[in-house]
Amino acid sequence: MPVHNADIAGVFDEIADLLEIQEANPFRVRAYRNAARTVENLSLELAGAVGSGQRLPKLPGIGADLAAKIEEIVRTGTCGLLVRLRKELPAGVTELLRVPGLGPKRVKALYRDLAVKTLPQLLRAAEQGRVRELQGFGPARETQIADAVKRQLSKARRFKLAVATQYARPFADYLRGVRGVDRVEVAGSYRRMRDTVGDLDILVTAKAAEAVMTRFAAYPEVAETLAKGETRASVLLRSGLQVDLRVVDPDCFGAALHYFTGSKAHNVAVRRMAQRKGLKISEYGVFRGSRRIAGETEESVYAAVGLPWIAPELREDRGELEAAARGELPKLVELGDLTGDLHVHTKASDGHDTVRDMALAAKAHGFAYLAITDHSQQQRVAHGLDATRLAKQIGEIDRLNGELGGITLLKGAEVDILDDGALDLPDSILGKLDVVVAAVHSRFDLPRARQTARILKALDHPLVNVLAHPTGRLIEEREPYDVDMARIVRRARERGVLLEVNAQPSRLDLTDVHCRMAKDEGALVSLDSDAHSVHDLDDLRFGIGQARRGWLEARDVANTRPLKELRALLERRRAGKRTA
DNA sequence: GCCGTTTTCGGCCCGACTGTTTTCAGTCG
Repeated sequence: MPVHNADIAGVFDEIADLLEIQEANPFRVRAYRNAARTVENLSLELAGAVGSGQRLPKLPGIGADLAAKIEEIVRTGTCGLLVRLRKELPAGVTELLRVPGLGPKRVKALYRDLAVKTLPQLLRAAEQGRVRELQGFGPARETQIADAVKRQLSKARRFKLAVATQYARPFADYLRGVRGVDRVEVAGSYRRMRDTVGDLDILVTAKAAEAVMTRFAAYPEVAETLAKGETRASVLLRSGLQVDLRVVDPDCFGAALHYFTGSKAHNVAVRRMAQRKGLKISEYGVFRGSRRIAGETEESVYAAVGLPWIAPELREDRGELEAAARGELPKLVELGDLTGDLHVHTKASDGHDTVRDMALAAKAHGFAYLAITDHSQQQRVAHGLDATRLAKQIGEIDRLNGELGGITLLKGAEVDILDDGALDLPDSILGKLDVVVAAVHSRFDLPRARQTARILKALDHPLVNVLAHPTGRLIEEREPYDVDMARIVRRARERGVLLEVNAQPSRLDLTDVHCRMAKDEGALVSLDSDAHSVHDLDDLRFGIGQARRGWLEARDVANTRPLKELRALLERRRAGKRTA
């Protein structure tokens, strides 16, 4: 049973939860939480490093003790401290901490005085009116807890970025229309382009805060007002999405935007830097003593601690502060850098539009080329193409290329990687294509060794140019298949195969962490829409978000190059030469 | 439990909001 970084992070998080309920030293708790975030965000697979007998690299917030615990978790799957803590506290009690409004103190009281250990037990106790009797609780809290538990038991907690966008834009526009409102920015994980968003954080500058708060709560989609103060408010939309509003002075807009954008880990690290310089940073600005020295813009906040402005997508405390201090921040790839798209579908398989329509849409996007990559024959439900139909499409593309101006169509296919790693179409037809995109669409359940070997074999096939959606995850729907990404990334680099950043909102695969892994390894990526209609080309911005979160620059993304250079790259692969 | 241009001990980010507290603790972001 392989131990992933996420598993290690999970053990540390659970230890932190249990220690918290035991009211251990809060800084010790924080140490475990920090370590969990560090491990989770790491592009290096720790299990691999430990397994091969390497010494763990020095990681921030992980000293001798936690390093030893990581090795223990990799070897045994768990850790002695966790086992002991689980004996001291009832299993599952940590899930109570996930209920908004419940922290360690209240959870401890619930479990000690009411023997409440699970969410259903908590709901029952609240409905029976037993919770209000406890010290520090009351009728209002009891109702709030019951509602929160019901939500917790029924609702998914995070929204895909693309879904959150559909709520964020109209709400922000509504607020812009409120009298007296000047600036409106959606901050938080939305601004950082995280693949999922837990809630929306909206920041507003306005003359009369009071009026804004009232109009905010009156937004037609609001189901419930969770909190409402003078400058802060929270509402729950009917969709279940929570939206937080903060009204600030223009003078401290930059400080507030920085604070509200997060991530929390990034903010904490920046404040710590400020503290060392004798400064204090809050959402109201940067202060020396009681004097505000910066805060009108984000640039001024960073400048106060001696740093250049850092793009929101990088603000995860994954080394961006150190890079900024060294003047080595990446020049992140932008949507406008893309010169084309190497993965789209048409009516021939499961797309909605014709080859011609897709070509015109790509041209309208300013692209110089577009690869048509319909599914291969194994994908029956998607009307995948066999060699005969694909040959016919090749002819169609040749004709269109003679006819259309300003855009070049590349002949391609998204070929299934079969169970044994072979491809779903014969080389005789694949050899006639400009670009072969290979993908796993079946047998997601293979054990790690076989799944990895299957994909490595496909990477070794000399005609394969791109590995599509390399982990196969569907956000909030399907876990990634169990593969050794470190080996796949390395092999892709050795073979000159591009790793895809699939921009479909449900995929975003490679993830940000894997983008970083690819960059560190020197593997090139291809940032593709996987469009099934002309509208889906707009999804590329979400892929760009992941790429930027993974520190990718234009030079790390193959399809930022002029067509001529890209063609050379694709053909060099097929000539069997390794890329640098 | 980590960490070091106030260092090997003594710190560890900061402020708003809620409910129950009768002056503030707990929680959240």
